[in-house]
Order: sequence, then C-alpha cells, then structure tokens
Amino acid sequence: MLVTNILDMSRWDRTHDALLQAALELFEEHGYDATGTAQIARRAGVSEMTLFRHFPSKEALLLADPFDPLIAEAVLARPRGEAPMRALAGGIRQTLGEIDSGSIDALRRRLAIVAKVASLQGAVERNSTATIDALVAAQEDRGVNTVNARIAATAMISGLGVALAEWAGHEHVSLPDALDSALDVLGGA
Amino acid sequence: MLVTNILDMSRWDRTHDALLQAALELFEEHGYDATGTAQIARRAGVSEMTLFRHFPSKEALLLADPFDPLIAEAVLARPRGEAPMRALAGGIRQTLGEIDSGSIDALRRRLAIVAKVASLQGAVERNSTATIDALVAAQEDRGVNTVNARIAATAMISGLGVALAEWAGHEHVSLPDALDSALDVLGGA
DNA sequence: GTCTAATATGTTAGTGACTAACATTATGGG
DNA sequence: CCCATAATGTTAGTCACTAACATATTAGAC
Repeated sequence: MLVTNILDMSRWDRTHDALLQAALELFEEHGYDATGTAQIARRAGVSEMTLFRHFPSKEALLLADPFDPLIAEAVLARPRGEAPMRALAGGIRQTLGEIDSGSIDALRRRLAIVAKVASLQGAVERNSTATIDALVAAQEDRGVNTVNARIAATAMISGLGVALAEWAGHEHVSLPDALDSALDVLGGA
Repeated sequence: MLVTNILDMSRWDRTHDALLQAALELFEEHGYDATGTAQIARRAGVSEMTLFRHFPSKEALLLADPFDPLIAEAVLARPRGEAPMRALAGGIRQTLGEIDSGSIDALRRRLAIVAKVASLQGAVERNSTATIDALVAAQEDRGVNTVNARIAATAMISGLGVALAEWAGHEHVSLPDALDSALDVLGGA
C-alpha cells in the first residue's frame, strides 16, 4: 500500500514524519539558512533535543531519504560479473524506477532546495555514507581493490549529487533521463 | 628561491603563515576535533577574530593549500583537443611534479590528518571550489556541456580526495604512483 | 622624519548547530 | 491496572563563526 495510515504509526515514526514535514515546509517558506532547528522543532510540536535524537544534523532533515538503503541493497544484489560503475548505475536506476511518482516529487522538492543553497554543496555525498559503503562492499565482493573501490564509489555519488541537484532545478527533465546522462558522463553507462 | 625570508614578508603574510603552522602543530599534537580555533589563534599570537579574517573556516586552515590555483591554471593551459579527464589528470600531475619535496611532505602531513578524522570526509572537495570551477571552465572551452562538465569535475576531485587521503596514510606510496592509480580508476589515464 | 590614509588587528557581544546529564511522561505487554 | 522501557523534556553548556566598532600599525606623500 502506498499510503500508510498515520494512526498505525508508532509515536517515534509520527514525530519523525512531523519533523521531516515541518523542516521541508519551513525550508521552502523561508530558505534553508534562515530556518533554525528550534523553529523546525516548534512547528513539529516537539523539543529541539528530540529533533537531534531523530536526525544527526540539520542537513539530514533534508537529505535522509529512504532510498539510500534501498539503493545499497539493490547494488549488493547485482550480478557478480558486472562492472563496478555499471553495477551502481543499475542499482540506482532499478531503485528509483520502482518508487511511486509521489516520492519522486518529494525527492525533487528536497533537492531543489539543495541546488539553491551554497552551503549545501557536497551535502548529498555527506549524507550518502551508507550507499558509498555498500558500493565499496559490492565491489570488494567482485575482487576490486578496496581503495580503488572507495575512490570510484565516492566519485560516483558526488557526481550524481551534482546531477540530481541540476535535475531538481529543471522541471522539464525526467529523472531517468538525467540519470542516464550523468551515468554516461561518469562512465557507468 | 625556495625559501623566502620571513623578514621579507608583509605583516599579513606573516600572521597567515603563523596561523597555518600553529594549526598544523596543534592538530598533530591533540587531534583536529580537540583543537579549538581560539587555541590556534593564541599559539599564533593573534586574536580569534583575526584567524577568521585569514581563513573562512577551521577546515581551510588544513586544506587551503597553495596548489589549488596552480592546478587550475595548469588545467586551463592544456591543449584544447585533450579529453576532459585527461586534461585534469595532466594538470594535476604537472603541478605536483614541479613542486619541491618539502611542500609535498607538508601536503602529506595535512592529508594524513584528514584521513584520520571522520568529520573531514569530503573536506578536500569542499575546499577545492577554485579547482572545480577551473575544470568546468576548461571543459566548457572545449565545448563540453556545462552540467556534464561540473558532474565530471566534481566526481574527479572527490575521487582524488579519497586517493590523496589514502596516499597520505601510507608512507611507502609515492605521490605520482598514487595519482596514476587513482586517475586510472577515474577514467583519466 | 613626520603626517596621513589605508591596512591589519583587537574587543565585545552575539547567533546557531549540536551535546551531556538528568528528570519526566507516555506506551504497550503482562 | 502495573510496570519496564521507550520517548521526550529541561537545562546548561561548547564551539565554530559573525557583526559592529575601536584601536594600532604600516606604507607612501611631503
């Protein structure tokens, strides 16, 4: 089911969602830099301390998307013979191809904010540690040297971060197209 | 001449150097996180305010190396027919090949600190804006699409950051070797 | 040399993200 | 209904970084 009833969620999950929503609204209303963490907590009906118990940083409120672990999983499940960059590309395309358009819109809203704020350059990479680690693990499984695996994975995610921010800023580009183009540039096509 | 007399430098340059040296010493003595900006300023014989007039952030004290603009220059001077990734690789190799071994050691000291501290992941990329912009400009000159240019440049610098941090942590690897290996992975060989 | 304008620094007071320690309340299984 | 535990609140603090304004220092004109 796509829409989970809010009453079915635990208290933790409810405040979690309330915080995400409050943050997104305020970022869009007044900008990322002009929005304080205390302000976000207040709108979510919760204390500032609770905010930081749910999210390790203000950035995470914007970039802790649920797709990261899914991508990591998809990459790990890729066929062993596949080239590293292709494996990552495939995992990302597969994951983002399976989610509903509502979630894609939400992703776009968040990344559109990232694209506008200078202090958020590199933010996607900073908040994709799990994905990078999974990529490294997946390539290690294929016998790729650990250091080289991390170099490639980091480069890939950083490049994708730029591409996704660009995608979010231009309404007329579809996500698969933007993805294909970026992966082509990065050598994962 | 390689060693400029300290008496020949302007006051600004002298405090600049004093801050860099004090920061490096303290980071090595007590670790990056455990060293405060006030502490650095005190050892440099200067106020904390002055520190932030010379460097925009604590990170910059570690990563504002003088090679970045040189690399940017070298990349812009590359032959127009050269492929983007190769142009960057060539510019970096050329620049780092021309500097004295003392400066290389200093670079290694700084990157060794980066390699150890978790909060400095992605720090190289964050502090290489000038290089990234130069790469983008150089590729635009060659007719490469702006977005694709930025994707490639960002990926390259991020990957190199990982490679350099790794190099700094292992005494037995030479910088050219580490560079060649990384550029091979990143498609710039 | 002295005077002066620009340069470089100091002081103070503050903001905002983030943390630690401890008290308090809500929730869900028995 | 009771109780262990999960979830949140409160308070007080640290630290990177900034703004506004005062002060000192330097470098060149004379």
